[in-house]
Amino acid sequence: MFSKACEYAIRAAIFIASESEKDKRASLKDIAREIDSPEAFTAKTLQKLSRSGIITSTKGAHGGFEVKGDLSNTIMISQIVLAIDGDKVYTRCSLGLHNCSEDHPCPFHSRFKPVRNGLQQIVENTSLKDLTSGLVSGDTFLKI
Amino acid sequence: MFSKACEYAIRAAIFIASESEKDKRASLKDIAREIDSPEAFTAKTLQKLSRSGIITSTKGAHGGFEVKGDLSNTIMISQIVLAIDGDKVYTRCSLGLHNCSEDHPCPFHSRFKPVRNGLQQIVENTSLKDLTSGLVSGDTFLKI
DNA sequence: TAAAATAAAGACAATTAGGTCCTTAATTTT
DNA sequence: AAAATTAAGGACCTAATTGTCTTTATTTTA
Ligand code: FES
Ligand code: FES
Repeated sequence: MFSKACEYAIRAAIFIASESEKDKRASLKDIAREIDSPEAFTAKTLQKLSRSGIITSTKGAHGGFEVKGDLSNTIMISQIVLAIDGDKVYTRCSLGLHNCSEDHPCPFHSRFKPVRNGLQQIVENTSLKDLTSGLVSGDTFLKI
Repeated sequence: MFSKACEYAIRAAIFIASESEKDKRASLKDIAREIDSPEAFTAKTLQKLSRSGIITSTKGAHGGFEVKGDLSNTIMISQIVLAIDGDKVYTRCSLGLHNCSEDHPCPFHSRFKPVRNGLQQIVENTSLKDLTSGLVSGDTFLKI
């Protein structure tokens, strides 16, 4: 579904946002520990999130990553997915035809499309904040 | 979503079933041409389908692959997916936690699960015959 | 019986995804 | 100013997936 990089990106963003609520920056080391991900690999995907303006990075002692201001209310999970995996999740043909279209559909198209649209709806309508609150309240988890 | 191997498997099965309706066996060469897939690689996945009892293979002149009797009515797409990709599509955690469960859910779980269940429903409730009819009537396509 | 046609099987190669390491740059603390 | 701390960047490595090739086994046709 999502690539490993994208899974790490979403989990990392949630952790970073939860720290930002406490006005703390999250260091790469902390992030990798809290989401149980490979540090160097996670660093790469965080750079992409940073370049996409989803998170902000600061070098030096007490530096790290943060989600600025109330951005986590307006950042949608779809933006993270788009930054890391692109839009192929919503556009690819389920059976691998070169492109998914109404006028040259594969046999699965009509059945598959609603499911894919459902996925698109949830990622587009769920904000980073929405996912962060469950973590803060202890109802959801980022590792194991 | 599905692996390449699984995409080829579903497309191949649909073509084979459509030929079987005309009481013709489909040769590997024909299959690869009609679904536009790499011949040798497709052969591997057809062997798996054969070992899973979804299709039947016959060697020698006028041999090839077929879907026996009215099996295409009872074979569900889920069986093909299961034979090639296993059950991870329906069981994996969307954010990569070791396992998806209600009592240790990731932040995306509650939103993601309905979508995943939707996918599971369609593959479990769609028979090979269901997908073959659209091809036969010319409404759906297996390549390009 | 010999030849042709077909799938099965296994070794191998190429590509992509996932992951690591090392050096550099920027910032803060001492 | 020097040292420590942090992210950025690039080269590299590893594993999994995808794809190819060659040989063997089985069946039918001539
Ligand atoms: S054409 Fe295959 S999913 Fe749309
Ligand atoms: S725990 Fe992540 S999808 Fe269920």
